[in-house]
Amino acid sequence: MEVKVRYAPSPTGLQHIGGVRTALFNYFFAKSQGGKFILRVEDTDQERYSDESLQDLYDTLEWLNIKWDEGPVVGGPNGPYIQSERFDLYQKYAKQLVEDGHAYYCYCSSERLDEVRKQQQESKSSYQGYDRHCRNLSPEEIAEKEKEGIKPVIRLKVPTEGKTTFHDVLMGDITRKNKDISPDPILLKSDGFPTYHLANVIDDHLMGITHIMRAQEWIPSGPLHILLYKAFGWEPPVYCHLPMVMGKDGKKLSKRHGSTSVRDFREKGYLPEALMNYVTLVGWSFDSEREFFSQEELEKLFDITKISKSPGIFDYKKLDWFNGQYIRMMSDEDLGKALLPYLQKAGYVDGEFIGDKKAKFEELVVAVKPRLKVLSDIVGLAYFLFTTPEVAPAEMFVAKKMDLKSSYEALVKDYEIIKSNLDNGKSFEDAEADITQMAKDIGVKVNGVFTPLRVALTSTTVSLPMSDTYNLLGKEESYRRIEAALKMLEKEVQ
RNA sequence: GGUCCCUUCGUCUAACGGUUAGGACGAAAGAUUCUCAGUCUUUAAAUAGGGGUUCGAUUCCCCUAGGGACUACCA
Repeated sequence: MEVKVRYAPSPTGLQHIGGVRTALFNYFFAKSQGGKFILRVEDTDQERYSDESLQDLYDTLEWLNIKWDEGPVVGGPNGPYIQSERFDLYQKYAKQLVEDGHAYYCYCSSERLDEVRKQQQESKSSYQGYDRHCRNLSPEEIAEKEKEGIKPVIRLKVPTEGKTTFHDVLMGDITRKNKDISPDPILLKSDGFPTYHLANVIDDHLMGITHIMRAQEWIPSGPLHILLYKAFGWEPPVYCHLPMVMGKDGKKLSKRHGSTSVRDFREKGYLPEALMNYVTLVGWSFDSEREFFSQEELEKLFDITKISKSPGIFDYKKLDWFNGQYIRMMSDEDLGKALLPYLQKAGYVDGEFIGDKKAKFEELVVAVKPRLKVLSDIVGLAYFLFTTPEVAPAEMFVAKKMDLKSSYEALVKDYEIIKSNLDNGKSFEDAEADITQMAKDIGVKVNGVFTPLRVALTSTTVSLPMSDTYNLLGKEESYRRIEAALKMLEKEVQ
């Protein structure tokens, strides 16, 4: 039988790392089995739905290069794939459940429900949940409620005796006493939309889903879904509950841990390949050695039995490392293309680099490549080049074991050496060698004579190597900055 | 509170009864070096605790402890 899995997010927010991890596992499992990956939009929550979220879902999957075999936009034999477009279907099945005696109409107001809940909490009752008030309403009572114009919900009649078991590929059998299952959960809301429980069971069945891979937070409602399959007389699919993705404190990953939306990561300059590779490794591993995988490899190698059971903490630092590795694997040309939008956004450039500027940009890319963790790091690294920073405060020119006076004198000598080398047709690299020698001659650490130069040229204490900096800036601008620094320091020294 | 799930270095994980418990990130140290990176080398770092089963337990079973999830007309 062909494997068919689905990713079924609800468009109520930006795509989250945890959600995307679920999508990836489903996708890789389907591909590795020669099966199909279906996308289904669960937009049954009218309150929280947003168009932006739906668009973000599409953008995210496109960015990650995850294509669905059936779903919105592409269509398929079991459509529509957007639940709000399947509205009538849920009505039909919910009513059938009522007719068959597996479900019932409930007319309780949300005020009454709130009150019941409040009392249960205050009395610390061991029983939590709906009190099944409407479970055994007489036809007369129902008729009366209908006359009052109350829009009912439909609730599932959960058995109060016995127990329900479902099998999970990773966890084994999970059993729950029926009395512990959520008491008569709502299947169809009063606005006529289904809840997750109803919609997912109907759609998974109708769409021929063979394996459900979803986060472990769904485990408690597993038995409930089995009850639903039984009520419909359908065969449940295979379950595989995925370990959750947590933040550093061991709690469900959320915004207070840092970025959680894929869009955030994308904007900061994480590469889709790196994010995909790392995210796949949270809760899954191939063997004891290998951890770099391309998408194509994962599509072949992914093995559902190697998914771990315990939750994994999302390690931002390891993601950074992966991203740096992937950046270093890029060609200079591709990296340049990827970097350009960040320079544009920073207002450093408008349009493309052409002619001389293109050559300079290529130099910049090469210099910056080993230093980038995320693409947006280019902004800080190239600041000195695309803006004219103010001359730095005097203290910044002073390296360890140096003082203001000796730093000033060092810069004077630096400048003399640079000028004399360049005037004699030598390169800046030659000048660097002479500066190094000069430091030795005067018995100062090499760092002590380069720091004033660095700060003069970049106004920062951390920068690209001096030869790159000089070459990028050009002779004229470099001289101008050195002279400006000298002028300022001269005053300070007096 | 109730129910269910989980438990190997700080983190992600490997070892499907027999290993000096392996790798990676991070950390620390060193080398390279004009700063920062990068690269290379090295070091520290774990089987939650207690009982069993077994010739032998990280691995199987039980208990305890800790953590997490769920407990909505949200998914």
